[in-house]
Amino acid sequence: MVTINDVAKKAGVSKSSVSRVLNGNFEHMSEEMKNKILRAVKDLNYTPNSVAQSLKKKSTKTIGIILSDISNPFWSGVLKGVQSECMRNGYGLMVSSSFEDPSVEEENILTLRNKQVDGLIVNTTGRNTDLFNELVKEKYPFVFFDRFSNDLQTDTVIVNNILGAKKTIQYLIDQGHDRIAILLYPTENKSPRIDRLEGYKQALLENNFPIDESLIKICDETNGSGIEATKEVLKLSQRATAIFSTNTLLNLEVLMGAKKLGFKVPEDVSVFGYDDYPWVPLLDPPLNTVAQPAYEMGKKATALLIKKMKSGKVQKSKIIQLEPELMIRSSCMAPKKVD
Amino acid sequence: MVTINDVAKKAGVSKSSVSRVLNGNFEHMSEEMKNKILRAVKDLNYTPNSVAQSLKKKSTKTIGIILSDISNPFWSGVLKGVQSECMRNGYGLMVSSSFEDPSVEEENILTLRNKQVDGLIVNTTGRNTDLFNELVKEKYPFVFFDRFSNDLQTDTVIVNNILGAKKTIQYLIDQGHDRIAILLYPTENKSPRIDRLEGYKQALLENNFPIDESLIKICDETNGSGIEATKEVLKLSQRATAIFSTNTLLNLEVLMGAKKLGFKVPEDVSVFGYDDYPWVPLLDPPLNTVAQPAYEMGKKATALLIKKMKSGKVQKSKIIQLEPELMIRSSCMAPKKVD
DNA sequence: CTGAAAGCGCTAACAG
DNA sequence: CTGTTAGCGCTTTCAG
Repeated sequence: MVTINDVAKKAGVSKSSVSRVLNGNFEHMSEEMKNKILRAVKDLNYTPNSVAQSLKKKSTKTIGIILSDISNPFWSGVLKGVQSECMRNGYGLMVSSSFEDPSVEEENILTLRNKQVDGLIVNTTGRNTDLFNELVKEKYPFVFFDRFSNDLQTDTVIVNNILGAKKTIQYLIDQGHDRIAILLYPTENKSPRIDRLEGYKQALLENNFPIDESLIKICDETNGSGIEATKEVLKLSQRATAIFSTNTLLNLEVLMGAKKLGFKVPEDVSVFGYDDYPWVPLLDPPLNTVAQPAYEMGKKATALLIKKMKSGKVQKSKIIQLEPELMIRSSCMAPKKVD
Repeated sequence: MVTINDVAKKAGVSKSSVSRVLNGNFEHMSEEMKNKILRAVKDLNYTPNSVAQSLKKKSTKTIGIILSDISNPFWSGVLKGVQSECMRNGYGLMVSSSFEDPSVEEENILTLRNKQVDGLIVNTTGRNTDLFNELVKEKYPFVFFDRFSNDLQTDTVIVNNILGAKKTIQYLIDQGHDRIAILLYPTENKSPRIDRLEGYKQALLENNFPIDESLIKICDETNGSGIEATKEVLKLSQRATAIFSTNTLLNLEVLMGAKKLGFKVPEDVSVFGYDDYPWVPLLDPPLNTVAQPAYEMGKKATALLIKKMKSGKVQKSKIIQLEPELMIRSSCMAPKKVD
């Protein structure tokens, strides 16, 4: 490995001078010296060791991101946003995944902080409030995204989940549905799940519809739970005429469940899903979903974090809320007169 | 920030001793001292600064991965494999994306090497042979994956693309097809594309079928190009009765193209796609695809790299080839007697 | 304008 | 068994 000393020796100058030109502090340096150094740098193909720089400067120029589950394709889009914003600002990116396990999340945070990453973007499990509080106390910069913490007021970028749910339920009601089921994974401390349920309820209430617990299905996070739940709401004596699925995987299972029962979508039951992808229009039937601006969320979260890191001082925490969008295709229609 | 000095002071010992217990070299240390130190560590909530460790040890315990396009959901599965293998071995992970641009790839490599990551996993654009050769010269550990380089013999983990295509075409031929089109993105230097085309040709040849260039469609990487190509092969005087799509996005566009022309799949035209996902069975129609073991590929590549980094010395380069699997659903059937 | 020297936080000989 | 010392590669006063 070639070091700054090698360059200094080759150019016949001190390493301070080399450091100077590398850092752009050569306003008052003789042209000759500058050129000597630049040539040596090029000849030796030298490039400064960032680890040493980091130790000295107390900044690694890298940020960390902690995902709840890296294998969820939803992150592909947001990672692109994060990545491009990082590159634009000269930051590196470390990624890790908690797999929804709070203790793994804790481990991730500790490791990342040890590695001295300058800041964190986290899609939290919602269970490490104490740790996060400690981070704010020691002024370690981080932002939440996709999920926010009710227990902890801090910078966050999310999409408005209450609104997403509310708009879809309203859409369904406007179509004439009054038995609308909702499927979700256990809410636990996860704000999107809580909020989507909340939006569902708000829409119902505002239309003076009763809230029927038998239409609210919490599915455990195992394969097939959504299929079962679908069958259940479809077998009710007053069965659901529309199903609102709040998760990509659940979307698929609702479709499967309906099919297994011999229900046609949308003729026999309407379904409205969550999250949009290029393949959604090609499903059978083309599915209505609420689309989230994934790329933008990644980009905004990164920008917010970088801004926070730069400004040093603690500012009033900022919550950026993005808008979801209803993608209307052909998986919903007015209910047929109930049998 | 609390440093090893603080701990030493608090425990009333030298920092070497602190370092020793932290690194597990306390076999010959008095119990008392050890406990004193451990207590101080705990009291101060001390955790060693990995940047300083890295500088000293010349190892960052992190690896870098360079993806061709991070927004491709195919990586979700492989990243999970990479991630879990990293965690299991105490490695951190830096990810970046070249967006298929060789000069960005170069930049990524340089940045990552500067940051002293211990090794690289790269899904190469195939255009930086000189740089990679330099890396092997300086014994910088890296492995290719998903795509291999013909110009450069080195450790690689791929799935057998020739086989994937060959099996697909054979399947189609066995069904009675003899006008089989293939759609691909520009092969350039990218081995999977080259190999899938190769497999296509081999299967045809082995069955004594002619290779008809008008059935081989190179689509540029813009939205809709697959739709056009589909229309073209379907409008030929001797039209295709089956279409083999070699890419996730292309799969979708083939389906769209066929639909636009009023062709039913599989009644009017069979289609066989590439890459499998949970949503593929729910497409209209449920699509046959060749599935790649994404998770396993990520895991194997990481394991191979770690092994390589550990063993220090250069070993004979190893190519791990995984097997693709044909997922048979209902997008293919025997061709109707041609009109 | 340039160089010498100190030091970031840690590890690892080397003494004792 | 434990402490002293010398760096890892770089930046940044501080002199000159």
